[in-house]
Amino acid sequence: MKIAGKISRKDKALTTKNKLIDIAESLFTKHGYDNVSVDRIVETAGLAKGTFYVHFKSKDELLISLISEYVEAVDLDYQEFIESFAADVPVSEILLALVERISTVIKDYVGVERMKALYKAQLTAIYSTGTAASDQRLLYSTIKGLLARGIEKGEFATNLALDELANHMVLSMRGLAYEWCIRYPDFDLKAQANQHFRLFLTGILKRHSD
Amino acid sequence: MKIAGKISRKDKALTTKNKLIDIAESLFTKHGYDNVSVDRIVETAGLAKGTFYVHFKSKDELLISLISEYVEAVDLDYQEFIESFAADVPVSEILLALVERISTVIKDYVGVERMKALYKAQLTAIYSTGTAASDQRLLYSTIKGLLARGIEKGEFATNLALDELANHMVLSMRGLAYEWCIRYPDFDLKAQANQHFRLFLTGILKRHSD
DNA sequence: CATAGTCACTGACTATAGTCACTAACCTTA
DNA sequence: TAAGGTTAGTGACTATAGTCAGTGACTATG
Repeated sequence: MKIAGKISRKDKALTTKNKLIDIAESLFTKHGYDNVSVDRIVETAGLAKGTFYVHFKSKDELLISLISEYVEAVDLDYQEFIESFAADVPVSEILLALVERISTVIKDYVGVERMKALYKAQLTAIYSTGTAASDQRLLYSTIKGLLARGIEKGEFATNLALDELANHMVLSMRGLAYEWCIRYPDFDLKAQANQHFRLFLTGILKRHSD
Repeated sequence: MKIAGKISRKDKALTTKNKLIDIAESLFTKHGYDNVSVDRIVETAGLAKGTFYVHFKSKDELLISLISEYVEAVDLDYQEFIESFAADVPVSEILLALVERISTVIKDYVGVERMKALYKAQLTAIYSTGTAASDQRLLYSTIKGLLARGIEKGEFATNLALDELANHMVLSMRGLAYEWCIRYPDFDLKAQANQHFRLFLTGILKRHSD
């Protein structure tokens, strides 16, 4: 039973976990993920190494949770961003603007280092709902909503389910970001993403009306 | 100077390197990349650990060179595959068939384990022409040729340069493969790749002639 | 052919992620 | 409130990638 004025075991654990998260985040930001060892994190926190593994399954898992947290906040921003457009703006234009915004966030706010670390971590992690799904879920439904609007307005036509279509978009964005990571700095994410999604919109098959 | 009947230092080095490659390959195949340590490779080869690093910059580099070798062979097969189609087969159909073949190769011949390891290695490697570029070069020009044929035949229309267009295709394929890796086994690479490239062909914008 | 230099090879060493048996403080319940 | 259980926290340990100063056999050159 929790007693007022006395910190419970659970609260203490949470405090410890948050301490680790805060310290890790600042160290990662200052020195880069690969240059910060778990030893260093726990040393800075004044804790034993084992404590780290009480709270996180791995160093990668910590990173994923750090970034996921951030991504969640950013995804909310995307939602707002979309809603800020006037109703008469073509949905395809909004989609391209969204893609540009995502590119900017990845490029300028997350950065290569963290993106690389994230992708590596995702590849290492055992697939669970917490991995690929959760850090994209909000963006995913945002895009789904946008596509629905495009179809509703008679702007888009597709024989795929909205789920599937949104999936392809998210997958493409990730593919672009991955490419950016491995070709950095010789790959202009914003420009390439724009081109890529334009392709998605128009296709390359010659149109009968052309 | 090389003396007949006597192995030169260079030849000996090459023999050692090939020995390491052969042993590593068989161990990787038998136990998986992550379950084979460099220690084990050199122990099996009867060499010192340092020797490994004389010949390879890292364990990842060895894997990349192993897979690149394989990919080069497979890319030749893709080229032949494309040439095997009759001239009157629509290029879009050939493209989809190629995508299916690539999916099958990745899925059944390379396998998740190796793909994951490859992508991780690519993310770790410092970007050089040898990394992302070389292991896709043949496929890249194959696709480029295919697209050129499509345009020539009046089947495709695009305002992008062929280079760029081919790049987007390869990038998409990689994005799909990446997604497959992190969602394995809940992601049907072949089906998703087909859907994805159909999108590329047709786009989602409503056509005027519809 | 002697001498200096090169280079494949060595293995002990470092750095680092992750494990696990253990401790002690807290919590539940009889 | 005493006893037994639970769990945050510990730190020495393992496993493994990668390093580096050193060695000696081969090789080029005078």
